[in-house]
Amino acid sequence: MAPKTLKTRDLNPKDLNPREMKAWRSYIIASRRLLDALDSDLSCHDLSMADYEVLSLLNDAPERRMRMTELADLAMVSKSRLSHRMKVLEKLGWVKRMACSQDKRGSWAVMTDKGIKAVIKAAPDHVNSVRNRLIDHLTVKDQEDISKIFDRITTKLRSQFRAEDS
Amino acid sequence: MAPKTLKTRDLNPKDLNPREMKAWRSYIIASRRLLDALDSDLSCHDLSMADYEVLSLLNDAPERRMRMTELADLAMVSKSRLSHRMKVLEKLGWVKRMACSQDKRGSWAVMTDKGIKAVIKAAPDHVNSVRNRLIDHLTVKDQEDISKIFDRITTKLRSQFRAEDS
DNA sequence: TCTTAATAGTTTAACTTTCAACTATCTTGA
DNA sequence: TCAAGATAGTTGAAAGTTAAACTATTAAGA
Repeated sequence: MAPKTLKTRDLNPKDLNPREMKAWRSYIIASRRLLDALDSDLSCHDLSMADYEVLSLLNDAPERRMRMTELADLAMVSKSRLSHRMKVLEKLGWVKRMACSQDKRGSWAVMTDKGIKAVIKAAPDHVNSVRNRLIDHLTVKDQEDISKIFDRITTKLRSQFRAEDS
Repeated sequence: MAPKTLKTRDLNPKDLNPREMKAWRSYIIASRRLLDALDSDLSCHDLSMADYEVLSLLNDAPERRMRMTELADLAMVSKSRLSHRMKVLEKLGWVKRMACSQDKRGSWAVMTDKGIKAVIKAAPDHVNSVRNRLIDHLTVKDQEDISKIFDRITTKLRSQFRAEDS
């Protein structure tokens, strides 16, 4: 006997079972909230998580500079997006771009002193934010589990990406 | 003796220890990739995760309709954003808006037959996507751990939100 | 060497999201 | 009953993001 209304969850024969569904929902809901909270915690420094990541990578790079493509890859944003953000960060005086003599197509993204100050100012607050919003609510065991699980997911996603890409 | 260069990770006295840092990095990197993959898997149905969530919530609601504010809350998007998306989804013919007789300020977001077809078409692919990208790489124990951990995070975030809000 | 393909990065336009302002209606309490 | 404030939802402008086209340069192979 067919059910009166067909719900989204009834549509698929290979549906998630309740335990799987619960894991997925718990993960996605918490993650949405968490990322929102982290972004909002950074907003008082006029930074988004993505911009913070860019500046932080740059700050930790040798000579505090990095080629655009490498920076985009590490920050996991498109080259186009990085280019747009750099324009904004440059206008704020936090980074500058310098010609690359080895490869005349390329350019270096370079941190300015003002940019260094901005990261130094934001970093402790951001770390505290990660603590307060996430880390402090995890046991040591939780932390180890999360590392293991999500490293595995990253590995799988990377190999799927390679497979699809070729 | 001061270090020669001050890295981002050196700036904070209450820094994350290596295990905490590892958990955070593993989580955030995997999540970025995962959400990208899930979104890209949906793109062949002309849907983003956010739009899918809206349509799916609507599809599962009584009479396949919901008040805008409730829908925005459940989908975890701003009312403004929902309003803009509804305009797009309405143009696609997937939803329509109807006046609310009980409260003349309000309006119902209502699924159309075309919208129902669109979700029914997208749902199995999305579920498979969640499987292939995440669930199938988790043991039963992992799933249970994730549910527990992220439910806890959501609870904490909610109570922090309430505390900050008031 | 030449010519073709690949790479580095930017730009434009279309689209999406955010933020604040706004209209309209409802609720509350004097 | 009526003024003041709260709530529902939309709007317009600014800011952010994406996708594709584009320039300039380098690399690779006949």
